[in-house]
Amino acid sequence: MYYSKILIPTLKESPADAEVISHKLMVRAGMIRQMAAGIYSTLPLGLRVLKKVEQIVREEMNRIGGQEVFLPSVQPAELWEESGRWEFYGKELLRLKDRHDREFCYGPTHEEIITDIVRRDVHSYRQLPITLYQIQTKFRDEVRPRFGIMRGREFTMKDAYSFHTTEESTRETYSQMAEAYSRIFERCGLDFKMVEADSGTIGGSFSHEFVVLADSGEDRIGFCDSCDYASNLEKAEARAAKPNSESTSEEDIKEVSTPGKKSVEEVTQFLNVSSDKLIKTIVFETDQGLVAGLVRGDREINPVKLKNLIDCEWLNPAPEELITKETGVPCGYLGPVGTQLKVFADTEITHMSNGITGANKADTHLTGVQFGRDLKVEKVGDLRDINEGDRCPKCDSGKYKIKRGIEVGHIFILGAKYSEAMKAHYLDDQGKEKPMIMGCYGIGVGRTAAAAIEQNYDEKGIIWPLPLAPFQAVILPVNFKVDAVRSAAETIYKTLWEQGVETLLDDRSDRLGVKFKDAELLGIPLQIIIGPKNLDEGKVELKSRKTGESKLISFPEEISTVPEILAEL
RNA sequence: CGGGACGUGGCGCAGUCUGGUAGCGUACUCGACUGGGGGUCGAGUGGUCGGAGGUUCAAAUCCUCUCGUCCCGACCA
Repeated sequence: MYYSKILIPTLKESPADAEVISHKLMVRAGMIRQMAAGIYSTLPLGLRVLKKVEQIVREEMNRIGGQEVFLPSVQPAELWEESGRWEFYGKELLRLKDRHDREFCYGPTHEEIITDIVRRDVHSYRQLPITLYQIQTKFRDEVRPRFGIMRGREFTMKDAYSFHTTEESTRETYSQMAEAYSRIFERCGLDFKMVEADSGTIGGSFSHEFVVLADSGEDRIGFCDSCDYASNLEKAEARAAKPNSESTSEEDIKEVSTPGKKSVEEVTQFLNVSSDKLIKTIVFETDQGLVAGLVRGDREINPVKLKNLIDCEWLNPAPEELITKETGVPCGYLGPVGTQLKVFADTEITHMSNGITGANKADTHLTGVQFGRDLKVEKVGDLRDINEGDRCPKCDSGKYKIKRGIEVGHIFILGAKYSEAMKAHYLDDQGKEKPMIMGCYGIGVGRTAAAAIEQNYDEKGIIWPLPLAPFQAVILPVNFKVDAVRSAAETIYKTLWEQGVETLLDDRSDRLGVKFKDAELLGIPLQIIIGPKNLDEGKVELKSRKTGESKLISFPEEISTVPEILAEL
């Protein structure tokens, strides 16, 4: 590819509305252009990168027996009504009507479609298991798209679905997927972790995320510095609390006046106690009404854990007015003792003695609260957020580390949720009809490319890992008008392509400085600089984008070694 | 959906408070020189100032409405 013939509109300055590095650099490098909030056009250079990711994904999906399909992006409403998600998905689902006023949506995901395909055409246990996947444009009308292509509304995703007769078979494919995903992100040259994850609204019992470590990431993950336990923070288990060994005498429950003291901080200061003596009461609104969650004063409650402990459909922090209206207690003085709310407690609460909590009455708290004696709770479980340095729940020597990351892949075991709702049944070897067991597995293609940038850049621009680079090498003639330089450049260009090295030849009339700046911005791993002086001595210069190191090789003899040199970069 | 900010050539910005012929940098075009790190000089192209309405002799500037985009929060396979 000659630089003058390919559209790579680079910019010296980033657009004002780009915030994260990958967004800025992708725009500056002429890979993408924004069309609307969360909607982007992909230009030639950007597309070359996406195709690289897609190809790696395809190879690994095929390797574990996945079959590629291509499903419609516009989907009929009926299927979504069948699964119940037409109602449930809400505003994030982009709904459309055709000229006959029939309802459709632009697919945010494809469980309904794939389940429909399989129920029509797969009827026997002999045809199972089967894994189908596609690489498709999806649309989710996010409340707030941001971070460029990392969290757009329209995006490219690989989604795979597997169908099975048994849970064991599903787990088998699930673990093959996990391995395939690990290979994919390894091949992309990314530093990532596979972490346990909450399965969210998609349902299902078992799920892992693949998270590329980057400070700009939206996800936070906790992992053990000693064993291999790793989890999304919203699920990261707290180590089981041990009973307090120091024997304290149980005090009687007692009201104390705490006028105007609402927050944990205010109360602890006022009563001169440490915050771990407090029992914090946080109220949530759920489909089962208002509920209260209890954690120690020095902890934060984890809503995802609470939701799972309650086993409710949805859960939101309750607005103050609602709490006051329902309980008659002003905010800040709520407590679990004698409340009519359903109460769920963190395990640590059970080991507290002489706790302090709101008295369900204005300007008053209770002291000397004993779990067994004074508190009635629906259920006890792990409800608190973990902190950096907390002991690992799985091993005895490890401590939690917390890092940020970008979720690039997510795998789920769905169970029979969709197959039951949509009657995707098969006949087993006894001739009995049963619902299929399903798994589903996604990878954000554009997000993976963006994550690669978040992890590989410097002040000059992108530094592509070789497998994702739009070109592996760029030839920079010092002056393309000089015949010797020009013909050497063209010879090298031809030779490299013949050797399978995707090479860009910067044939523009600009000065070398300009070409360097662009080559660096685009992040092409290897620069081949051809100058008249070196050429006179039968040499050309190779320069690594990543290290900035350069060396001379003899021309034309050593040009054939470029593929090896690339492999070592 | 709550809070905040911003819309002026492709990109980055000034001008708005205090109304009076739309500007700067960069990019782009042409010419000359230059040719190992965004080079120099000269000559050019390109903007209904997001849109609609209003006030005024006169609106990028003041008023009203509207659309768009971004940030923080809530939300999120």
